[in-house]
Amino acid sequence: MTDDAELSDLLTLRLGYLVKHAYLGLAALMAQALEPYGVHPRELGVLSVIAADGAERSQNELASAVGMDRTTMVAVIDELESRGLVERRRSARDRRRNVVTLTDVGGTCLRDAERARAEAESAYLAPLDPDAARALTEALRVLYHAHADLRGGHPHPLPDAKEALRPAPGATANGSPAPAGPSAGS
Amino acid sequence: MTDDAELSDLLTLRLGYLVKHAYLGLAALMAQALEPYGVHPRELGVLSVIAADGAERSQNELASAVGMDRTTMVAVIDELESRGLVERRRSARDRRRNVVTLTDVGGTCLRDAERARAEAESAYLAPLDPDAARALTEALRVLYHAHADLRGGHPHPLPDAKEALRPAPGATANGSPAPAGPSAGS
DNA sequence: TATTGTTATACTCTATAACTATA
DNA sequence: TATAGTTATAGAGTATAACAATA
Repeated sequence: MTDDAELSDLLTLRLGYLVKHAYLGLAALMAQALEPYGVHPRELGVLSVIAADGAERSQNELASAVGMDRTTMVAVIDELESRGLVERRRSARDRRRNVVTLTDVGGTCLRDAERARAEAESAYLAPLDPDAARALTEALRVLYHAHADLRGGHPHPLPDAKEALRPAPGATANGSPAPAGPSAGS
Repeated sequence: MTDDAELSDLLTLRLGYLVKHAYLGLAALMAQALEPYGVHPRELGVLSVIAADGAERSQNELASAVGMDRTTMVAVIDELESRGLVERRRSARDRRRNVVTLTDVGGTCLRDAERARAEAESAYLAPLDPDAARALTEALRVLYHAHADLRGGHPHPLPDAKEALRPAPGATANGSPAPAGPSAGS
């Protein structure tokens, strides 16, 4: 029926195969790029969300914002806290909540790791001409929003900063940057 | 710094996040679409490779062709064989090799499941206009081939059909189809 | 000595259930 | 009663090491 050359490309015709290996390849590249900074891709995503938000978020809110389970978030925060990148403290208004804030070290780590992430993404997209790269990311973004149902509406929502306490008086005085380019998160 | 709306879209700017969720979403959709046929996406990929190849392949060759470990392939073939979709038999020329062939039932299952796969892919890409969908798949294909190093050269190769015995005289008399569209495999 | 299939094992990621302390 | 954090547990998916049969 088909010769070897065609057989070799057979799976390349499958969207699922391509998407899976795009994911695996980028994840591997990203993990490697972030290794010098001691953070895993999903940890960087969490740091970014903490830094980008003016309000002080609980673990629960962070979890749903990043699209991970709250039980998984416990381990992630444990790890980040043990490395001194974030701090956990009980909310005064609702003692059930753990408010997570970035430390100075965490802010520096975030900034450096974000740069590495952006570079890794650029390297990954390098084989494509700029138009193709833009078309790819835009298509992925459209599909992401169109297929929210496949995620069970998981990520995003993020409740309206009700308990917004502002970046906390003097507790978290660090110049945490607002990440710019696209990259690997959760 | 940023309000909630921007925060919600923060991760959407990350390529890794988008690719990961594209993978998860499509995988979920595909698993659901194939469920009526009793095959998992990766099993369908294996069935396709078996059917598309004129030569009779060993488990080892199938594994590397699909990009999975040979120990994983054992379990996959176990499962497919227990459902009567494929047959395993020792090669006469090299008694170490297990030659895997499709049964009639397997051929029928493959044909039906392939149709379901193509439909699921279409549904997944539906939010995009045809040009954008084409651009997406083409970009993924370029990246796949460009970043073979990130996979450790895993998939493809598939040795030159040395032990090709032809579709086996009367053993595997089924009208197995050659899959057409793009879809989910390994 | 190298290779194929196999088994057992382990590791990652993630989700579920249940407990506690608060509300 | 409901929610946040936590813990323990279990399930995918996959990779590594070792073994038997064969080359």
